[in-house]
Amino acid sequence: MADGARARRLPRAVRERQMLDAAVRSFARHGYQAASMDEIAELAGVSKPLVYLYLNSKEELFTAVIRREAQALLAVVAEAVVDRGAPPDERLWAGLSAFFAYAAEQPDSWAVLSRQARTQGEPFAGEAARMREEITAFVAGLIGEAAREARDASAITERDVAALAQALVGSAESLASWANETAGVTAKEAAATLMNFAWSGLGNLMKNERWAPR
Amino acid sequence: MADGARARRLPRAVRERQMLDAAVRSFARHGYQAASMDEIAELAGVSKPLVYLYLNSKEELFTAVIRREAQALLAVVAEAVVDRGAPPDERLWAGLSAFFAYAAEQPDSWAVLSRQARTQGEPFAGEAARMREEITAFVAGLIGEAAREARDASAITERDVAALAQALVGSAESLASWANETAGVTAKEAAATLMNFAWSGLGNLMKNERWAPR
Amino acid sequence: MADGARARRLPRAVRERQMLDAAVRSFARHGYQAASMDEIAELAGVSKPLVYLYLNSKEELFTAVIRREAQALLAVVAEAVVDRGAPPDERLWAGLSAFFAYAAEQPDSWAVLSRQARTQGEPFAGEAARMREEITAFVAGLIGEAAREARDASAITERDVAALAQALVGSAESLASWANETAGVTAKEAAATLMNFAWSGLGNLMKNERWAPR
Amino acid sequence: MADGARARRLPRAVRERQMLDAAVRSFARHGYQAASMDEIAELAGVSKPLVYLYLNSKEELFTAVIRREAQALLAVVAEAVVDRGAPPDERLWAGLSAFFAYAAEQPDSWAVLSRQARTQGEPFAGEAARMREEITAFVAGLIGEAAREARDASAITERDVAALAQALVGSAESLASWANETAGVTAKEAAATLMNFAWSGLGNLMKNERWAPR
DNA sequence: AATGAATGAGGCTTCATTCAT
DNA sequence: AATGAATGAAGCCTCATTCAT
Repeated sequence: MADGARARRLPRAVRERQMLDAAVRSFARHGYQAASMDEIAELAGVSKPLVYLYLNSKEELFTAVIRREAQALLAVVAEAVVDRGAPPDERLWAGLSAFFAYAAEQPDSWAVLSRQARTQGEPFAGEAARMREEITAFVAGLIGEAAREARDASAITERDVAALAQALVGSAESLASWANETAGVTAKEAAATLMNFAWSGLGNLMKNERWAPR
Repeated sequence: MADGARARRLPRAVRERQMLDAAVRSFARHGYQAASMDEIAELAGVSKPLVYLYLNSKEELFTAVIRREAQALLAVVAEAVVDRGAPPDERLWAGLSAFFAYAAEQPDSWAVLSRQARTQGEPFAGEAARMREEITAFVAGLIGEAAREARDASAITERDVAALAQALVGSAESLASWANETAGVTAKEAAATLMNFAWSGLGNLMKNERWAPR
Repeated sequence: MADGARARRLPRAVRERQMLDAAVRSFARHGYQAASMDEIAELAGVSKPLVYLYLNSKEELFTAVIRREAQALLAVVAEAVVDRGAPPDERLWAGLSAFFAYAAEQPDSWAVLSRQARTQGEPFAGEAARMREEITAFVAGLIGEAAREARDASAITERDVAALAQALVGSAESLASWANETAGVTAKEAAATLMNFAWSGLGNLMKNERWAPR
Repeated sequence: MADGARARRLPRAVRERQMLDAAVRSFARHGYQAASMDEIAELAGVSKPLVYLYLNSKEELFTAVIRREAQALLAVVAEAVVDRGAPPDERLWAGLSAFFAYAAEQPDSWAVLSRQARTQGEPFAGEAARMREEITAFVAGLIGEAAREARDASAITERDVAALAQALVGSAESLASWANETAGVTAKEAAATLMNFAWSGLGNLMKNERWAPR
């Protein structure tokens, strides 16, 4: 239906890709439980039994979706971060830009990873958590690297780094969704906001200028 | 079952509270779709028709839950922020502390608001978004107030403020979940991390020391 | 449909009986796999969800059917055998008569027990086997009792008794189905055939007059 | 899968035999309904369309299986019975021995004939009944022959003979399954038990020594 | 002679919801 | 104020069967 004249007799790999694409859309829009295999099959332009023949069950289909999308996002971010032998702040900037660009260009993929996968309990949450941890580890690595270069590195503990990485990833996620919903906010702009907000604050921290109540 | 001998003929207000409490637990644990009216009725210690008599439908029940929990969270944060005539950073600190404390003490409530409500599409996401906007507005207000006191306030635009508030709220949410999952992290500690991370970065920004690529 | 005006709002016990009755018919006619919950519900005059509410699943429904029918058959046979303080041959005669009468009057019940339950693998076959063993044990007891009264009891081993009981039960089953399919064969007649065939042969055996090849 | 390297381009007769062999196993293990054409094709080492090309449908496949296995069993028994010009009891003994040996050596075949075919309703039950009638007719013939040789043949009616044959076949079936399930029971032993049980009882009958109640 | 690709139809099961008391 | 009895609608999944090569 989706394509008008349904192409028949395609190789398995092509059909699987179509099914995963359809599943991403459907899961993003309705969530795991509310998405129906019927709709996914129709979006993919195939019959339901074929979806089961190739992907086995709703659960395996969702898992396959999460894995594929998580790989795609990780690949994009990793390439941006790794490519340069630049200083940590430049690399973080590159990674954030790539991340915001991905979230903007693949909103369904981002919605599945950020919203749906994490709220469906095991085994899905675990799958998504694994990806988030990889990203958080990247970020923590960059923060740690910067900290070691600072003049008073001893002021920052490992837990500080972990907490900061959590905060930075969380604000990135929040900004990504906000940017997707707010007209005219570009990936570069979101990345710049975050660098201003986070990295320069980080600088203060390294100079041991901590905020304290009273 | 929940209370052994089921109390009969309670006033409506009491019964409604029992039902909403049960619903919060059930929705937090299973999500909106997977939670069943059967389980909620049993947890509440009443029959299903009574749930329908008072709350009308699963959708209205979920909406009622979101409203009640959102009100509770807002009330806690608002009281902490408003009570003082203190400077903005102190008030933000107080608000963050109250927020982290709430998330830690009412994990089911926080799970429903942060995870379930936002992923179920309309009308629930809207309900949750409204609450989030109120909190973001609080934060934006505090940031704006601080900015106006800074010597070079003109450097910060309204959109800057909005984006910063989004980032701050996002990192708070991320830290709250992280704190709930990580042993030994207290609300005060999470709030301190966030103040260090965010507020001092904000300070730099106000001095117009922006980070820029290259 | 089955009853014209569907009686509404009956007590659970009554509904359960109706459902089990319908299930006996359906399983007897089509077998476990081919019987459909749809048909059973319709035969019982209720909706499918009610069948599931009370009997939980097709598997549990079939198990409940086997148990109920096995109990009924056992009760009929046990009463016939136990009631008398008569000699073993009279008691066997009474048991066989009762058995053939049951098989003739409740052909669906007998079909489920003899044909369907035993061919569906575990756990059903086990349930049916348990009942068959109880009956076989009855029979073996009577044969053993008769043997002990015979003048040369030592000629008969335990394995002889077990094998003879198997043979007797098997011929009873075969005769029961044959009698059900052949017009004009009464329960008494089938029982008499079997007594002639089996018990008098047994007598020879006890006199140690064994048949041997050559 | 079954043979490692799948042999290609075999003559039709060979392929059909492979398929029927696979079907016997599958039907014996799972029953007609639960057996799947997928499994049968895989067991046979061919693709599903080939099974359909040769055997047309699941129903025809099952019918072909029943026919082939019934022929095999009948052939074995017939040969044993016919080969000798011996007295009826010797010939019955030979037939029973052959039957028990077949049931022991081809348990899947025996399971299909005795358990599955008879429980699947028409047209399968009819097919199996036809084979059973042929065997019963053999037995009835032998009994009749013996009766005519007895000194008081007039005491035995045709219906007596038919009933006795039913009983004998039934006990043979029961003993066959029992022997298959009970360690250490040989075909000869089962046949001997049955001859002792049945034939000598038959002898009494022919002397008109009938058992009667009271 | 043989198969990878594909589907119509139907079965089991669950759930939100209502009726009658 | 409260509930036992009951169902319409829909979802996941499987299977026998066929098409095109």
